[in-house]
Amino acid sequence: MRRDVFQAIADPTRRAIITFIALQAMTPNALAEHFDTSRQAVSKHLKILTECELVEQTHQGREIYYQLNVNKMKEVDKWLEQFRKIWEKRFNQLDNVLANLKNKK
Amino acid sequence: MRRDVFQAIADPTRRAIITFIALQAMTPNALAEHFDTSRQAVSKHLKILTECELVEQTHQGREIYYQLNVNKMKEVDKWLEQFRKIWEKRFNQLDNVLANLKNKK
DNA sequence: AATTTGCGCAACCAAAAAGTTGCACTTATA
DNA sequence: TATAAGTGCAACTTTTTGGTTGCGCAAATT
Repeated sequence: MRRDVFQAIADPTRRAIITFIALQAMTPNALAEHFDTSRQAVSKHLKILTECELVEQTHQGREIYYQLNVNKMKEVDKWLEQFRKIWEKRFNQLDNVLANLKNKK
Repeated sequence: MRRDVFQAIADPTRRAIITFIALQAMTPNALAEHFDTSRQAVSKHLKILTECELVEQTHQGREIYYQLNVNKMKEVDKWLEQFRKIWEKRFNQLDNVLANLKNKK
């Protein structure tokens, strides 16, 4: 069973869950109210998110609050870095083109 | 069949393909040499990447060169934006803590 | 103490995804 | 013109995934 951040954020429901709990920690039940699926389905998503460490638990009595481990999200950001370099480079090249056009005017 | 960027980058082989062709356009055969899987498997990944517009084709005789559409990658970057705000905020808070410690010294 | 509530876990099912095989089509090459 | 090389596509198989159902357990509530 592969459990990495990229696989975790591939599912749209999980992305929505992540966005929810990024704002504030929530219990599975509270989360499930926002979705069409069952509590168990949400729980399963939370398990996957927990296993890849995108999400952490805080026990409070019989309730379990899930919150985002925002640091883990940086792994995606880090992977994007290589492409960010490319599009910034392209942007600068475009910039040069525009500057040349201006000079020729 | 869901075809979005997040689903596309979920597969490690596809991420590797993306990294390869980010540097230079390549044919399916050339790409397949770098992986353990068959030429057809790579072709299938390329099809998926093409369908979600992460990758574009350039025909050259009987060869087809695939190159990265780096702009599409910005969709992931855009989604990350909401979390980037959070971790920058946390970083600033840490900054304040450090500043306070310094003042009390 | 009995019942309800919040939760995780395991078994099962259907749908989707990843890979393989075989074939057809087009462009080079001998 | 016959053959080889580079590809895509469709059919089939296996694995993975997302969802449901049914359970058990611990913490609240009555």
